[in-house]
Amino acid sequence: MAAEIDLDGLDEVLGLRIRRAHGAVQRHFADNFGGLGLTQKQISVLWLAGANPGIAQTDFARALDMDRATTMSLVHALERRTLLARAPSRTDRRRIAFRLTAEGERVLGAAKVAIRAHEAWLADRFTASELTQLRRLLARIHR
Amino acid sequence: MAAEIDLDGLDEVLGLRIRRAHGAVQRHFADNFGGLGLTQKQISVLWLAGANPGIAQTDFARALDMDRATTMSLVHALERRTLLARAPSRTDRRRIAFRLTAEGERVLGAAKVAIRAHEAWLADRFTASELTQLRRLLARIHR
DNA sequence: TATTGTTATACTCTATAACTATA
DNA sequence: TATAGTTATAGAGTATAACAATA
Repeated sequence: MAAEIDLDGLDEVLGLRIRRAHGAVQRHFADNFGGLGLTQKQISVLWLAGANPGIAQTDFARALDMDRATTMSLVHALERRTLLARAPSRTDRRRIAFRLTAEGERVLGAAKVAIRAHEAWLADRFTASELTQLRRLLARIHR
Repeated sequence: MAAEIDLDGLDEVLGLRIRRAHGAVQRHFADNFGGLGLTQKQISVLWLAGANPGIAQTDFARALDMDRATTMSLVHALERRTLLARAPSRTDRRRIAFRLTAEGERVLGAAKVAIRAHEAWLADRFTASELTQLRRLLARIHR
């Protein structure tokens, strides 16, 4: 009994298209790589810590477009699992320098494999030039 | 002290681009049209109810790509505010037919104005053909 | 005065599992 | 057996407000 629903132009609303694409991406990652026990957001934090030893919370926040309080909860969860460790900054005593633990390094390696597979699933539906175009257009949408 | 953060290719990850675009859109809507007291998702439900009197929860779920439980909480919130009303379906006693209340009609009208302004903010950074292209590409990302 | 980290709190969205009623 | 609605529950993400320590 799939009644024919009139979308009444709702499918033209770009905000909704973005929301649905986002949902689909989230769902696919959770369904296929949930076993890692890490979300894409958490992986992003580990990724940045791996490439930038000594990085501070405000750097995570800026790079990933997050509130400081949001950053805290993410960082906290990763510290609780001993993937991320902290030490006071030498140059600015307000800051805290984060780095990956040995286990964090290992887990990040596995996570990058998952991200690669997930991105392949996503990219498969586009040509190379469509992919470039999509990245370019999405990059224009920011706060 | 904006340390130069090495993104290490993280900005190439399409999933992250989509997430950040989604976040920016959410934020802009909340900041500029939060006064309505409605989220874009809630507006989508009202929108569909307005165009499809007698619509059922499963129709909302299918059209907006939601779980049934998720749909419930959305519908419930809108019923509590008497924007949406229910009546048993005549043809299938499992289903419930939803329709907008008079207040729901009025609120949806105001919400559509907000959505239009919000979409203009979003669309302003693209040419007409880029917009078409972006919609087309995003539509390919689904569950 | 501004920045960094922190805590408390709250809301939206999402989903799973188990249940009832109806088809 | 399958579908529609429901409830309980949980987790991720987001954000505001207020505060202490440091710059």
